[in-house]
Amino acid sequence: MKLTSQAQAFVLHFGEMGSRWGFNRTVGQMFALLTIHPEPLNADQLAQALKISRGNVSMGLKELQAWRLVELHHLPGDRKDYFTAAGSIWDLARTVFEERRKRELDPTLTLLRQLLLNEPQDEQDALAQEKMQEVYDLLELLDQFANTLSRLDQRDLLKLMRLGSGISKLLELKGKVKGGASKAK
Amino acid sequence: MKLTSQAQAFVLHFGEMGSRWGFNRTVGQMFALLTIHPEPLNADQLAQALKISRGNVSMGLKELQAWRLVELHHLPGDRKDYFTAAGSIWDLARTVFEERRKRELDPTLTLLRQLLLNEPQDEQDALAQEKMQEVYDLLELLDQFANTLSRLDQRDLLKLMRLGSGISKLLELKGKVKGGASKAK
DNA sequence: TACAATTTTCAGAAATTTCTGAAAGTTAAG
DNA sequence: CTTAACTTTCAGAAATTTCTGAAAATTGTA
Repeated sequence: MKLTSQAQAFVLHFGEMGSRWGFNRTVGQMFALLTIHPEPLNADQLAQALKISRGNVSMGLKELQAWRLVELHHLPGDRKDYFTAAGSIWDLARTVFEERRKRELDPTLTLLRQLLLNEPQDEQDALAQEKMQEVYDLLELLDQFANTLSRLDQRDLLKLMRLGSGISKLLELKGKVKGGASKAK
Repeated sequence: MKLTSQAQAFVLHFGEMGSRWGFNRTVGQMFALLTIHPEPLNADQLAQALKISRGNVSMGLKELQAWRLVELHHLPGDRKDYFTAAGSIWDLARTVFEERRKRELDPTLTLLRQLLLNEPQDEQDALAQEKMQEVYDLLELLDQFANTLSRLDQRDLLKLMRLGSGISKLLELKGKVKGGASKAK
């Protein structure tokens, strides 16, 4: 397990970016390495390639499993656990997207729902609640939209993402053509 | 500056979530407080309300300004700097979205562009580069899409986000009606 | 069951991030 | 220019997160 300088740079960068993407440096590195490495890797190989402790690898793999980003494999005649990235790049991106939606939106939605149940006690409270309601409505919409996007199949997702400013035109079209798709069929 | 228990809970939660959203606890708290508080607040008021040091407030405000999330105001006859959240909830969300796109995607795109310029030295390198190209293509597309979304005006954005599974139908419609919007006009 | 291979756990160490508060810097007003 | 009001800076302290490595737990095999 020697990394080419290419792979090295890729892996180190994903380590740096890790924290911005929701995991820590070594988890980011492990994910990157499993993503570009065509063969399954076991914990010792990961530890050796990334120069981190065996225990750290174990914790990192646990985390990557919680994110559903890795897959466990077994090689015949070998008792070690081997891991690969779970699916294609698109699959991985989708999974990261879904997990982040869960972690970044759901807790806040839950809290806001609770807070909005309370009767405001005074003027200041009422104003604050108005804002909270706005925040809630927006995050709720965003959450649903994110959900919709992650359910789209890859063809539609590609189509949508490639529309560019054509989106406006399509939305306009929707308004004009009454009945939407049924008419077009 | 006394916070109602509602506001308190909201502010503390945004503090906790802060790290997931790209800033630290106190920056998250400051942002939350400025968002629900109708009046501009000065640094001393923030420090007092959040029970943090004056220096920390100064650093936090600097960060919020870097994110373009706060606006500076001056009250007549008062030399202190007063801050409010920069715009409506939608404005704020859009800004956070844009800033995060910049911070989470751009550095990686830059690195991948560089790495992909190198000629692969061997088989392993070539395979790794294929993967990197896939990652690049996906992130590039995502980046452009995020850009498109943040340029949409609020009406279109709302329309789009409310489509739900209707998105597929609309995309299908696009395929059927040749010429897109121009036809519908 | 016994054992060796492997993985997981977790207390403490190390690294990193955040925070404080005093000092330095800036700015407006007289 | 001087002063007072205010803001920023930043070295070190505190808090938090991450990492290590040895011990405990688990698992497959004979």
